[in-house]
This record gives sequence, structure tokens and C-alpha cells, in this order.
Amino acid sequence: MRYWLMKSEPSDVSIDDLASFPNQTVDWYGVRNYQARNFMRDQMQVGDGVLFYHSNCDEPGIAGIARVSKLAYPDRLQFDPNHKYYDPKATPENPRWFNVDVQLVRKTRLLSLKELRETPELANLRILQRGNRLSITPVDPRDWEFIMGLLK
DNA sequence: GCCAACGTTGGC
DNA sequence: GCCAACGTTGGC
Repeated sequence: MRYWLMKSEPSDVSIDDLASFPNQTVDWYGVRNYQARNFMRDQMQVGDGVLFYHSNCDEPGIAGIARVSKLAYPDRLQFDPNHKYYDPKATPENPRWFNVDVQLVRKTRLLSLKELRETPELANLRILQRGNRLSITPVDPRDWEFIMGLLK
């Protein structure tokens, strides 16, 4: 059992969008970074904990708790020539991009990036490191427990 | 909209 | 394999 932080732009999929989806589940499409892909494809297990993070928006921060609900499988959009996530080098026989499914556990208060930065216990969070751009990062179990405490 | 920090691409 | 050019991310 591992823990992850996954960024989503709320203009694309917000925590409220997730809550409104069938089974409160979304396929985590559109990841086009190899490190993030490898986390999903090689390490994520059903039941892993996910911090659902709103990025590139007015109030960036953790907006809810979710879980991995399906193991990685090929990202459907890499095969769609009309989509911005199309990848001409990917084929169904040899897919390049993968995604897991993520299911809402519960919406939480917004634990803002500002508050995260002001919390000394969380100084090691990957998301807070300088220059971090990765959309999926592992979360240390101790950090996860600490954040669960803040979100009670 | 700016721009720092990365990641990717492709010529050599 | 190097690295300049280019593209993207995402907070501010």
C-alpha cells in the first residue's frame, strides 16, 4: 500500500466533478510524462491512497482524498487523432501511455498550498520542493498520516 | 501574462 | 552522447 499526490486542474476535473461522475471514478487520462506514467504503470496498486490536488487555479491545494480503483491500462486518448493527447507513435499493440482509475473517498476542506508550505512537518513533501513539476508524486506514509490528521 | 525550472527533440 | 532550441508546468 502506497500513497500518492495527483494533480488535476479543476478546470478539467475538479473534486466536485469527480464526485459527480459514475462511481465517483475517473480514468486519469492525459499523463504524458514518463516518470508519472511509470508510477501509475509500475507501482500503483488498487487501494493506494491518493491526495487529490487542485493545480493551476486560484486556490491550489489538496481538495480531497481518493484511492486507486483500477490498475493501469492504456490511456484511450493516445489513439484518438482528433484529441490533443493523441500520440502518433502509440499503437494499440504497442501503447506508450497508461492510466489508472481513481475513485473519490471523500471531499475535504481545501488544504491550501500556502498552508502546506507553512507546515514544518511537511517540509519534505515533493510538491513543495523547488522546481517540482511532476503531476504524480509519491507521498511518504508519515506525511500521509500527518495530512490525514489535518483533514479530520 | 510572466518566467523559472524542467523535459523533450533532433541535428551533429 | 552532447546540447541548443523549444515546449510545458504551474505558482505568482
